[in-house]
Formats: sequence, C-alpha cells, structure tokens
Amino acid sequence: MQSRTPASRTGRPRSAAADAAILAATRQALVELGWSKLTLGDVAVRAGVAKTTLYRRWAGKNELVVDAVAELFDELSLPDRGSLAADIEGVVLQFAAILARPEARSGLMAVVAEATRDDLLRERIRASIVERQKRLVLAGRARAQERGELPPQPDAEAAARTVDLIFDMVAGAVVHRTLVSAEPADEEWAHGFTRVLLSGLAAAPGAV
Amino acid sequence: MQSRTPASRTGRPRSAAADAAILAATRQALVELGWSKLTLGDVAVRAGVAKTTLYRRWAGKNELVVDAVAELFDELSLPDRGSLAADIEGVVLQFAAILARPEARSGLMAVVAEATRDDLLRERIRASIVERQKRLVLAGRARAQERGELPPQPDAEAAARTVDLIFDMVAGAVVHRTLVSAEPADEEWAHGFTRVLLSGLAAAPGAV
DNA sequence: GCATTACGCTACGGCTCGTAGCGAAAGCAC
DNA sequence: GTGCTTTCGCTACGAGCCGTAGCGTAATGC
Repeated sequence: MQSRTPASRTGRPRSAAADAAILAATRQALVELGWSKLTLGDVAVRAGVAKTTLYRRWAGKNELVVDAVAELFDELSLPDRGSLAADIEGVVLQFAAILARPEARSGLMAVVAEATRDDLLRERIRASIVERQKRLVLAGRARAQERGELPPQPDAEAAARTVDLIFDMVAGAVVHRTLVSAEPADEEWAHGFTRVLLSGLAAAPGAV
Repeated sequence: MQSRTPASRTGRPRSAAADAAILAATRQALVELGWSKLTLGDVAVRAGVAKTTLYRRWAGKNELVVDAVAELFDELSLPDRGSLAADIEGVVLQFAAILARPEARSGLMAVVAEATRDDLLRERIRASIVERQKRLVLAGRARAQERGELPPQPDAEAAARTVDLIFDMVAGAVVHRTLVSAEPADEEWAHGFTRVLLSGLAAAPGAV
C-alpha cells in the first residue's frame, strides 16, 4: 500500500485491521457522499480510527482513494473462454462490473482528474490499477496468437504499440459508455463492441 | 449558459463581459491550480468580479467548470476530407487537440466524476459538451453512407445503437489515451486507431 | 423622474484541513 | 518481568474556504 517495510523492526506494529477498515470506510463514504464531499475526518469516524492515524499512513485524499479503489480490481482475471471474441467480451464485462459499482465510478475518475497535475499520483494509479488491467489484454492477445486468430508480431516495438492501442480502446470505451453516456455496458453492448473491434466498422454493421 | 432568459425584461441587464471574464478566469485557474485547489473566491478575484456575482449566476463549482470547459468545444467542426478514414482521423485529432489543453484535462474528468452522483450535472454536460461531439460522428457516418463506404441502416433503433457505440469507442479511446495512459493522441496514433476501427483487429495488425 | 434588477463590498458562522502535543497501548530484546 | 521503540487515540489549534446576508450604488426600461 504505502510501501512501509524498510526499517522499523521493533516497536508496536501497524494494525493491518485498521488498514482494511479505513479502505472499506473510504469506499462506503464514496458511495454515500461522492468524491467532493468525502472528508478524511468522516472516513476516520466510519473506520473507528483517529484522524491522525489516517494522516500517518496516507499523504492525502488522493492517495487514500486510489488505494481504496485499487482493491476493487483485485478480482480481475481472464479465464480461457476458447476464442478471442469470447475472451474480449469477458474482459469487457469484468471491467464493466467493477465500473457498475458507485464507489468505483465516483472515485476512479476523480483521481484520474487529479492525476493530470500530479505525476506521482498518476504513477500510483498506473502501478496499482492500470497495470492489472493491461495484463489481461496481454494474456488475451497471447492466447489468440497461439490459436492462430491473430498473426504474431515479431517487431517488439510495434507489438507494444498495438497492445497500448487495444487497451485504450477497450478500457476507454467501457469507461465512456458507463460514465459519460451513463448507459450500462451489458452483454448486448459487449457483443456489439467485440464485433466492431475484431471485424471493423465496414464489415457487418447491421446485425447485432 | 445558465438559461436565464424567461422573465426580467426590465432592470439592469447582466454584464456579458463579466460572463466571459469569469469563464476565462476559471480556465486560467484550472491550468494553474487544478480542480481540487480551485476556489470560487480566487476565480472572482482573477475575473475582477465580486464573489457574490459568481454565486448569483452559477450554483457552484461544478456548473461553473462545465460551462468554462464547454466553450473549448465550440471549435469542433468536421470538414469533408473525402473519405471515411480521413474524416475519422480528423475527428480524433480535433478531440485530441482539445484534450491536450491542461484546462480541459483537469476540468473535464473532474466534472464527469461529480456527475456520477448528480443527474442534473450529467444532463448539463450532455447538452453542452457531449451532444456537440456526437453531432460530428453522425455527420461523418451520413457522409460515409452517401459515399457507399458504409451500408445504410434502415432500422432506426439499430442505427442509434451503432452511433452510440462508435461514439463511445472514439471519444473513450482518445480520453483514455490522453488522461490514463498519459500519451499524446498524435497523428500516428490516430492513424492506427482509425485502421483498427474500420478494418478490425484481425485484418492488418502488423503495418502502421 | 421611478421601478426594477444587477453589481461591489463587507462581514459572518460553519465546516474542513493538516499538525502538534500528550499519555496509553502493543510489540521486541534482554 | 524490565526497558525501548513505535503506534494509537484523543484534544486542541490556526488557517482557509464556503455560501449567505445586508447595504449602498449603478444601469437599464417606462
């Protein structure tokens, strides 16, 4: 979390239960209050912890919310569904399920907005959230190449660019659908999205 | 802006210059301070206006920033570039140019995050920002169908779903690329994106 | 002129912030 | 057990911002 393991072998250890309680209280406060009305004092009361304890562990609201939201992405996994199309739909639906939670909706976008002016915060988000998502894209792509559904890309640099592009397309579309358009990214939508992503617009725009 | 035109035919009229000064000051404050540290008192000082004047016109920080950012989208247009691919690249690059501005980056995502808990705010964003973007997608699609690049879709409901999907894919990808991945959505990226959107992943994943 | 509305200015209570200081609690080494 | 170290809960504090009220003045239409 806060990367505190170097020194301090003696003395009273930090309560792991307090960490869990604080992060859970943060998510609860995000649901009930939203980002802007969330205060650290309120979180401390909800968690049954002194406000000073909170400030000893996190630098501020931004870092706290990033960690609280990051835990929601622990459940991400990519079971092999047999085809590239099915794998993509699986990733989309898992991501959509996380973004369907109100604590993820109000928290995630807010910290991304703050990260536009804070490089350390953006790196924290990248390491604890984005990287986990990207791993799913990499895994799905590797499987598809083994199946022969996608041609191998020997050029490492070009392959990295492609993965980044796909990742931005998948994650961006789900986020935009959920937060801006405010419509659910359900199975029907995921199916249509996968069809366009795989075959393109010109291919079969009619059928669903 | 604040949709104040119904009554009030007499009395001192509201200063249009003050509106412009306030919105410009808001954008400047967004650049220098970011969303979370922006205060309405500071904006009032920058605009050379009393703080009470600000509160008479806008309900709060959210509404003010939406209007300030919305003005950035006035420049959106879609000149006919002769082909669907070129039109898409044009839309992507125009959207990317707006998101390259720091006042758009920190402001837009923040209000979207707030809108997850405020239906009126989301409607305000939809009407003043999203709708303008979507019009470009609709125009590009209509042109492509006239050219024969895309088959016509007689089913109105299915056509609307397709437009929504395309819109979420285009806008979402640019936003994610710019804000989350924190990489520029330049011409090379727009080119690769357009190729995937039109032809799909399986088609030609190698060449750029 | 008169009525009406917008403006600038000042002042205020209320809330949150982030920190300091203190005594008590919970571990480890001996 | 006795000490040493670190964390914890609690209280209190100055600072800053919020959103509003009140008042006198400025700019319109009639």
